[in-house]
Amino acid sequence: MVLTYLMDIPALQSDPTSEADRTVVRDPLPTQGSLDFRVIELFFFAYREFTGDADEILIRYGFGRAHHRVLHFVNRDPGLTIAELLDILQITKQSLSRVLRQLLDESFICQIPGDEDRRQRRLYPTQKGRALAVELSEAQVRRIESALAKTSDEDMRPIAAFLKAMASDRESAREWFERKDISWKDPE
Amino acid sequence: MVLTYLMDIPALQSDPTSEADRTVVRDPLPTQGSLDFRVIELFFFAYREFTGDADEILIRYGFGRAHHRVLHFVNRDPGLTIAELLDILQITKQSLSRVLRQLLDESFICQIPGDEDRRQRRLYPTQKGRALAVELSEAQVRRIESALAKTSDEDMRPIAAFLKAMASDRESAREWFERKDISWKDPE
DNA sequence: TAAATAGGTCAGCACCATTGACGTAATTTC
DNA sequence: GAAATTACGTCAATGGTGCTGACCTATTTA
Repeated sequence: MVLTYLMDIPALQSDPTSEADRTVVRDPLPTQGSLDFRVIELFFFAYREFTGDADEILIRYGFGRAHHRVLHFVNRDPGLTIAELLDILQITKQSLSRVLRQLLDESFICQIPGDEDRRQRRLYPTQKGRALAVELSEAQVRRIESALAKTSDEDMRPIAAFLKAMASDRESAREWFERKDISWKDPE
Repeated sequence: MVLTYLMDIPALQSDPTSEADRTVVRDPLPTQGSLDFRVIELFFFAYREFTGDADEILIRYGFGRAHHRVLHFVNRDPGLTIAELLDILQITKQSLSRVLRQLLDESFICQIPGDEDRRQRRLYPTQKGRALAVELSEAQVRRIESALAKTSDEDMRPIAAFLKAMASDRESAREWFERKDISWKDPE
């Protein structure tokens, strides 16, 4: 009669899922039922193609998406500090370090101590880093321009407004949009 | 005089980057120069928030994005085969296996042999799997509806057209949109 | 009966992210 | 001027997601 005290402890069962929960569901979630899946799925497939363009190029350099993101923002905002970059990317410094190390070692990026605060290691692209950033962006812009080929300036407004509304929960994103004037307020 | 034959082989240098390539670049890539970065960056920040909503929920279940994607498409198209799922997700069966194994072991999904072809293991959600899929989609739909709150039916057209054009390079995506009627052709 | 197909699995590897702990140099604060 | 804070670097361990390659079973098809 040893160990009978273990018998009724649910945590020791391998799978606590009830019979009801295991019931097979055969009907699909409809495209437009109580939930509308259209934008969810369009967004998923669209973003996959969007990143795929750059991914193909990155492979040739032995890099991944993380390298791309760092290279992108360093080129868009040369002289930014590590802290600013971490804030934009929303990752930890340990995550950044490996990726940044490679970009530094291979001379796509360089570090220059801050003038006022010499603890800072401000990040700048090299010519080589600039060239790669441009190559990557060209690929993405090609897809975007192709997708927007038949879009009027008028129709561009709701598209930008939608993306901006999706993105603007986070202060760091709002601040970036403001500082870099990401808007369609007055095209000409 | 041993090993002098190694001296002029570029591949043996630790860093073949030229001095010119190493030159520091201090000017930022402008938002709207020869390349327009606005959509690129809006898309990046928007997608990060979009996936973040689901990520928070998934952590509570010990799952990641890969689990979400499998669960999503199994719920949207119950009875699909492994091959069909791989085609939609564009991954290898080895990548799928770990993730699918967990969803099966924890009874979020179940497999039923095909009626005509008994080699197939068609995938169906359980009640439990359906509940989680709905929970995840509700979070994403909340953000989307909030972002589209002030958008007219009229303005929805260009948004959908843009996303669809971005996504439709791949046959598997086009086929999905068609079969699941992902469109805004006639709202009412 | 032999070949092709649907799927499963094992092993090993790469990439990208995490937390936690510890170190160094520069700046601020008291 | 000493102490605390800040900016950044790094080491170690872990988890999730993808890959290739190889090999396996069961079933269907030729």
